[in-house]
Amino acid sequence: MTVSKTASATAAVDAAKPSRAGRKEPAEGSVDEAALQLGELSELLGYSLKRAQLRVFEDFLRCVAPLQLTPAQFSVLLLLDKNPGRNQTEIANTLGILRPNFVAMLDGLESRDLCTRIRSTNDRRSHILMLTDKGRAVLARAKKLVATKHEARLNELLGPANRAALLDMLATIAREF
Amino acid sequence: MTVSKTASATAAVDAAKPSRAGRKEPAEGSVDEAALQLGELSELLGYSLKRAQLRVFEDFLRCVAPLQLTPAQFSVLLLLDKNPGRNQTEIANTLGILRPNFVAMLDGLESRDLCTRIRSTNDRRSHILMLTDKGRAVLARAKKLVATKHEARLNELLGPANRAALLDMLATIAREF
DNA sequence: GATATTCGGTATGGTGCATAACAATTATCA
DNA sequence: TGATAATTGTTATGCACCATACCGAATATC
Repeated sequence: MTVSKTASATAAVDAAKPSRAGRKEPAEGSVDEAALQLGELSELLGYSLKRAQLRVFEDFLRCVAPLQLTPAQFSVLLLLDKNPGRNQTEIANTLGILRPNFVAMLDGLESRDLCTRIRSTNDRRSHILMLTDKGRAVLARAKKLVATKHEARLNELLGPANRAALLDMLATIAREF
Repeated sequence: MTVSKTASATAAVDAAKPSRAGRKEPAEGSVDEAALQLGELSELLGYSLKRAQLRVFEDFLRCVAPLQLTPAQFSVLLLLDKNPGRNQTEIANTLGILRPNFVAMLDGLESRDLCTRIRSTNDRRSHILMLTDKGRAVLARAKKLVATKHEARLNELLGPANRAALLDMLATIAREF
């Protein structure tokens, strides 16, 4: 598997987005003006990791804006579709969401008629979660938007092979670090 | 540049940490028990990106716990060291921190005597930021901890070449996406 | 059948992030 | 010069996310 250089590995990382949008063109006389030195910050993996994550989420929100879905909501719908008949605890645990915080989230999805809570007959404590027809329809449209607008842009930026390698390494970190 | 496989690129991602810690060994009879199907979630870059970021920050906090520094605080100290004589707006902008939110953060660092605000004589509106001696000492110790414990672990997990490729791609996303 | 555990839920607090507004100071320019 | 606009640090405020403790109902354990 080969990874082509997407940028000089030691290139000075650009300034933040606010600074990026608001800074003036570097005047000829200014030496230490404009961009600051990031120094060791550009070698700190967590720094670029967080910056990249913010950008990706930002783009996700924009791409799927017509459907008004956050990344977290999208992940819930995906999980419900692939794992029908599960209860709140199982879904929340899989996504790393604490059960108390999952309640309001489900309230939101259910009030929009995207999913339903059904009292289990086996265990009347638990709520079985199901996608509604509308939920399935919205999920289908969301998947299409994500694939054609969001992920497609990432593919374009990195190239398919790099994108796969990146995903693989991130999954490795999430799993084994 | 070559990237060795750190894991099967299409391997089903493991369950979340809570589920991971709390789930029982898969009983022989249970078919649809235990791990849920992540489905398209494992192909969603933003999902692994966020998961990996949480893990990395978690490890950072643990590694640098003796010094009681968050990733954000560490990044501020690094920037102040490499860019002496800058004011709050410049530092905050570079790090993507909004000026109002930077105030409390600086209050914390200043109350611990890690940095100082100095009224600029050129522009008496602005505060020049400087590391104190203690700030420089803490930063030096933090750098050492991060390098020998935190980043070293990542190097061990991914390998130096993969780690560099990962950093490069993340910086590319943060810069150009 | 008594006790412990699990499930969904409520309440609550901490933290990060975003916007509006303000006094002091400086820049702009008629 | 003097009126107006812009900038700097700051406060206040609200929202979203995250974490913990706790509760009643239901189930599991023994």
